[in-house]
Amino acid sequence: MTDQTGRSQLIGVVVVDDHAMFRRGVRAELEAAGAGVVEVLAEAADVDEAVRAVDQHRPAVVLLDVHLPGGGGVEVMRRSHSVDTRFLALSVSDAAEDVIGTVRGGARGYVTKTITGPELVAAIARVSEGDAVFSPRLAGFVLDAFAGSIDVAAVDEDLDRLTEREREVMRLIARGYAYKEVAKELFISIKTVETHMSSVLRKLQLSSRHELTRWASDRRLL
Amino acid sequence: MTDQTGRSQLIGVVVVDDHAMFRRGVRAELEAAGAGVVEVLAEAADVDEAVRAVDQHRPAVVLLDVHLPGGGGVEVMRRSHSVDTRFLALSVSDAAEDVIGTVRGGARGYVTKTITGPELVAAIARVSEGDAVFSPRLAGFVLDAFAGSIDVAAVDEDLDRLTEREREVMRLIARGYAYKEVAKELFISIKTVETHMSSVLRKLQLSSRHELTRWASDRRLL
DNA sequence: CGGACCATCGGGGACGCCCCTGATCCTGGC
DNA sequence: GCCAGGATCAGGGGCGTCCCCGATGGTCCG
Repeated sequence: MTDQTGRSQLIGVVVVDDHAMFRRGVRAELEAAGAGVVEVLAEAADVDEAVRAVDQHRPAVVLLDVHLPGGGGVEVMRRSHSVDTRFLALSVSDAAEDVIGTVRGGARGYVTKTITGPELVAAIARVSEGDAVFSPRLAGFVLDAFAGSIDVAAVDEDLDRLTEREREVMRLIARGYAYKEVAKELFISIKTVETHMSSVLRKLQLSSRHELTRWASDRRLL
Repeated sequence: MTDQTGRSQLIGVVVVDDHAMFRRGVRAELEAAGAGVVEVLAEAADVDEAVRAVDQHRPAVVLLDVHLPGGGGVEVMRRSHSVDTRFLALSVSDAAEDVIGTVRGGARGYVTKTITGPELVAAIARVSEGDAVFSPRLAGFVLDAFAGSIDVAAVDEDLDRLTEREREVMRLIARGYAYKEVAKELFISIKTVETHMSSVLRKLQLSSRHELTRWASDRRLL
């Protein structure tokens, strides 16, 4: 992953940002603090340029601006084909939606532009080895989005109104079982399944098995 | 969040680990390196003890062993009621499943037992302020689990076989729209919707709209 | 120009989903 | 003992889903 020919192979980097001044600054910092470690292969100022640069140079790491003309940094990750390239977001924004959106898009790290040169070099090195690099504050957003989205209390309140049998039927229906299959699985008749489903939908105030699927999926009951 | 009465309020900590020797070591380190910053309120050796200790002392931070008799650290988080308590996993294990499981369970951080005293004090301080604390290597697991579950290449391969119109119909059906509603939305007849759906199911090798819903949901296309 | 592919639509059929009424049996509580 | 609620089942109806058959017109390409 790190090298094949020897020990101290340079880490190829592509810098993507729509401000030429900022790209110049990053390049200068990397050449000063990262001499012998990283090598800037190319720069890009928008999505199209970035995709071309990445596909051509196949860098180990892409420093990626989040707010980029032509679709944002996410669009670059979506359209690039280089499989052994890692993306490190480098943004002024520390907004939760930017961080989460970028991570969902496939970024392996997210640092703000307040970072120093040596810190950036260290971050690049870690990302190129497959680690993720986040400031603790930003990682918090990601973890909230990851673990947070369940309201246990609300689930229980609704769920408690269902009887045991109704919950069994509900679970199978939400998984995509047909009434016939549920009946066979639970050793009861289709008509009984229909009765239970009718109760489930009424109690949960839903109107179809499709809504039930989404309801259960939102609550991670599958 | 940090204090009400003054500036330098101590951060209350409960230490949960089934090895007395280790708890003693942590306590000693915290009293040495964390003097004036953290205060160990209680210790616990299993899940039941831990839940009682947390509910009684309502600490700002719980140092939580992952492999704990009686259900593991996750069980402690599940059964505790103290809402302003943050959990910091402290484990020998750096296995991905442990890290991810613990984060899913609600932990705000995860450090290994190779950590030094001062580092641990710093981690506790950050967690108590709401930040997440992860070593870069461990954060990588979490981010993989978060963003990774999508195989972009595979999606494109399947998705590219669909025509533009088929994708539109597919998206609406996967969201739970009835054929009739899709028809109205796209200004076409129900019969045309049926035709497109037939193609979608055939091309994606699915057999019902329910499977399609799960297929799309697995790929976050909703 | 003919063939491939796409989008559009129709008829008809088998079966699934959802609701209605109505029924039996059992269990637990007042 | 009666009443409530839960689990079981039946018949029948309206509509949704998914398939079969077929058709027309458009575009693009060799």
